Amino acid sequence: MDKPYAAGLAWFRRDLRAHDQAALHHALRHCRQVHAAFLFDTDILEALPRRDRRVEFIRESLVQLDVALRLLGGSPRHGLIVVHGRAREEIPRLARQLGVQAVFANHDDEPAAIVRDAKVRGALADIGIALHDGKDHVVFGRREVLTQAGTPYSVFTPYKKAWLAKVDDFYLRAYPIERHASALAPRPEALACDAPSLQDLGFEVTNLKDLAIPVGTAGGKALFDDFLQRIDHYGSARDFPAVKGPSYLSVHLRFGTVSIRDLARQAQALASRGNEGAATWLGELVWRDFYMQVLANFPHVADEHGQGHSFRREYDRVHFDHSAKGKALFKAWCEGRTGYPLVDAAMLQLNTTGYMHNRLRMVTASFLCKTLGVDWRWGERYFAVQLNDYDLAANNGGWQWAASCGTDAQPYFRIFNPVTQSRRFDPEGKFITRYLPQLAALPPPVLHAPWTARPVDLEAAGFVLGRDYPMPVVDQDEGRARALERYAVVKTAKAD
DNA sequence: GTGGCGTTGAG
DNA sequence: TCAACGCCA
Repeated sequence: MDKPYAAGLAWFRRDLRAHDQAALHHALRHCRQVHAAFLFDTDILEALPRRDRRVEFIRESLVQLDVALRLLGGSPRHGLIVVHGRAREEIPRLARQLGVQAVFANHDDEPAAIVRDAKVRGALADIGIALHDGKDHVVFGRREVLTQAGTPYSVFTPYKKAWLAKVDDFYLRAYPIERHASALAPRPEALACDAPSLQDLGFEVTNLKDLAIPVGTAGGKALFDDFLQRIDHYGSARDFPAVKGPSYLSVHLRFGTVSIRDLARQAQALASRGNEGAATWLGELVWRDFYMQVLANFPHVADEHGQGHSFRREYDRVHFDHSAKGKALFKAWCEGRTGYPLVDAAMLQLNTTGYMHNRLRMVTASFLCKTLGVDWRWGERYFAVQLNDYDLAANNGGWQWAASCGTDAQPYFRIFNPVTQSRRFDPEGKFITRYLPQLAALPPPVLHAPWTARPVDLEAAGFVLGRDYPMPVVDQDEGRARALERYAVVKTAKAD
């Protein structure tokens, strides 16, 4: 094939793998010489806490990406170029330095990424270099799955039906890399250096290693192999936070250290042979595509800072508690001291590991914006800082679902009862006591609601409410009643 | 010349 | 999955 470009740059962002990678594939197909680079973007890094597991995850994953590229290129000189700075300055500078005619990247539909890419595209155009971007992170994105009327879906179930009807082997095929790898170019001597250390980037080491979170493509593969052993039981195991039910691949999907096509292809193959667990899990991957296309097609749900409007605009009229009292309740929620054990254990899991079980994301979100009456955007923002797997589209979709203001949201009068959820999904308190060991002193029936314990039981356990564990910050029934009042405005607002 | 087969690209 | 293409019997 005639290649239009003598030299090109594959710009890695949230796709840190050297197999089944669309931008790398397109670069190799269209350029005789291909360089590969990752940018530590100071516009993103500056806003992060100095201890951030995600920065460490990325750094460790880049080491593996570097090795993979050297193997593909066939020499130690074919490593990844790593730069540090602002995208709109560093990418054009690097492109010029390398003498490329085109830069290849994968679509990123987050508002800040859209702004960044527009600026980079403009700066590259000024020096006569093209920016090509395409789909990689999803099976179907943007406007690929549409209703009969040609509009994007805003309800999940028909979206999923259309998704499953459209998907076939072609859409789940890997973008071939190896076949074209001879186009990989050795790295200029001036740009040869190891990935910067966390210290170089201005960050500190986190507890990522202590948590034994597997990183990079090796970690992603190990987790997927492990998950395939128990995928049959996914449907029944996934709701219980004390059980190893989930795949734990979300962080790898976030940073592209696994390929969505790989995962979906294998899930689809198992599902088509009657594996119900695989079918349920494939549905979760469809949810991911769903929320990505919601963000792409309804950008009012999130602005550049990840703080957006309700998908259903009339819900922006719900008045949340922005007072000092609301702020205090929010702080108690963040710190895991609401007095509701399942909520608090979940928040402690988030704070100490950067992960939270999906069922608990629903429970804690509902508790914050319904029972406590705190603005769902505050919770969204907190999750954005804490979650290793934070993805704007999924996080925003989940919060708007919990707050009843999103696509396909639960009705506003559906309010989770954290005690009922606790009894149902952590009956013996196994998850709760992992993070709140002091509650192990209480018998399981009252462990879910310590304030209901009889004084004689507390005394027998040597347990003092308010000392060993907080009293509830609000009464669930009162919080529920206030939420119904708060949300009542949408009934009158619907007309306009 | 043509039909059968394997390879490739498309996203 | 489907279509296009090159190769060769």
